Amino acid sequence: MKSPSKKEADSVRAAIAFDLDEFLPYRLSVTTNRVSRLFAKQYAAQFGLTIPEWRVLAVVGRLGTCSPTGVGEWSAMDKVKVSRAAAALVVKGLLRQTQDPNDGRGRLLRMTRKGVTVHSGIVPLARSIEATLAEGLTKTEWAALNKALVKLSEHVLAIEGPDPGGGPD
Amino acid sequence: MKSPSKKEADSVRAAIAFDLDEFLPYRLSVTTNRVSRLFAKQYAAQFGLTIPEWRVLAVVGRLGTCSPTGVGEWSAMDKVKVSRAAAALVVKGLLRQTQDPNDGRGRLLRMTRKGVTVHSGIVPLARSIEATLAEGLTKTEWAALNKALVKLSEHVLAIEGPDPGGGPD
DNA sequence: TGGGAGTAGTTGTAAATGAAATCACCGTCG
DNA sequence: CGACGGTGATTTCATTTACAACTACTCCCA
Repeated sequence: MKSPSKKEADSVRAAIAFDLDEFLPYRLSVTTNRVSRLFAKQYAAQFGLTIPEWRVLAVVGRLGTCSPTGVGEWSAMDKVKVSRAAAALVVKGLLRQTQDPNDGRGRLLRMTRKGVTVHSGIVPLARSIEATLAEGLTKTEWAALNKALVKLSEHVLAIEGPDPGGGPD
Repeated sequence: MKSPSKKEADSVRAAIAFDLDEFLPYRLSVTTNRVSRLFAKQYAAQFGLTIPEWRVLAVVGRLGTCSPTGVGEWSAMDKVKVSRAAAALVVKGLLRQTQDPNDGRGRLLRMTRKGVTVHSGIVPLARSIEATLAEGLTKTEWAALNKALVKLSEHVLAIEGPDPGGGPD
């Protein structure tokens, strides 16, 4: 994140000098994009999954059986994205979707045996990439980053009102 | 970022218990999305600008005159996004695009008077939203967050190789 | 001097996204 | 009962985005 160019630096205006580089939302965005790309590449290469798909699988793996809405709440994805990712996972044979016997509108998502296999294969991959990331920071920095992200995220939520859930991947 | 639902928690499997909630890339993504949404909403409401547009304007405002490529380097956007955002800003009358006299392929971007006005109006807005964000964290946490993001971002870059530049807005 | 390799920027196209509309169903109040 | 507001999930559609050609030009070396 250094000054990218040779002779451009000297045309800088002292004026209202706004430096994108020191602007938190920008930096957050750049970092997230890089990290997401790293994971997306690995998930796609090794398991043929997109990030939304992996997230849905992770939640269902975590909860055992749950509704698309439940997945959305746990994964901070909007229901459209959950619906599509779940459909894709069903096509891939990793998830089974059934009627909720207690509510005719509801669906229930469960992993198939194949889903369990893939899930238990991808969890170590996720952890291992995360570990690689963690190597770039000290333990203290890592912990601080996590804590700050949670606080910030909740603060924004408080300012803005509940979020629609979506977002890029 | 708490357990969202009542009776789902008890169906948790001890098994491979992977908790998305404690997974850094996920948290990074959620936080970034919330923050981006907050800014996008304000920029759109008050100035009719998208985030890529605002970024291009910020860089040109910072550098005075520069090439689309230069903007891309400073703003971490790919050239397509820069090209389109610049075109939109030209249409809106905030930027003027000319031929680079020294290179027939190159273009030069400069702000119009109107561009300067908008830029100097939007910078305080950006800073003020950032200040609102900062209220959610202590000064120390804020600084740690910034530092960790830069380190992490550069670490990923080192692992992955140079990035294509794009990303969500 | 002319041709191939490379760079700047734009455009075309296919996929991903999100908002709003839609469908199917629940629960309740009249 | 049976109509009405509300909720779960999917679908549709306009927009955004990324990837890949493409155009136009420069640079370098035979």
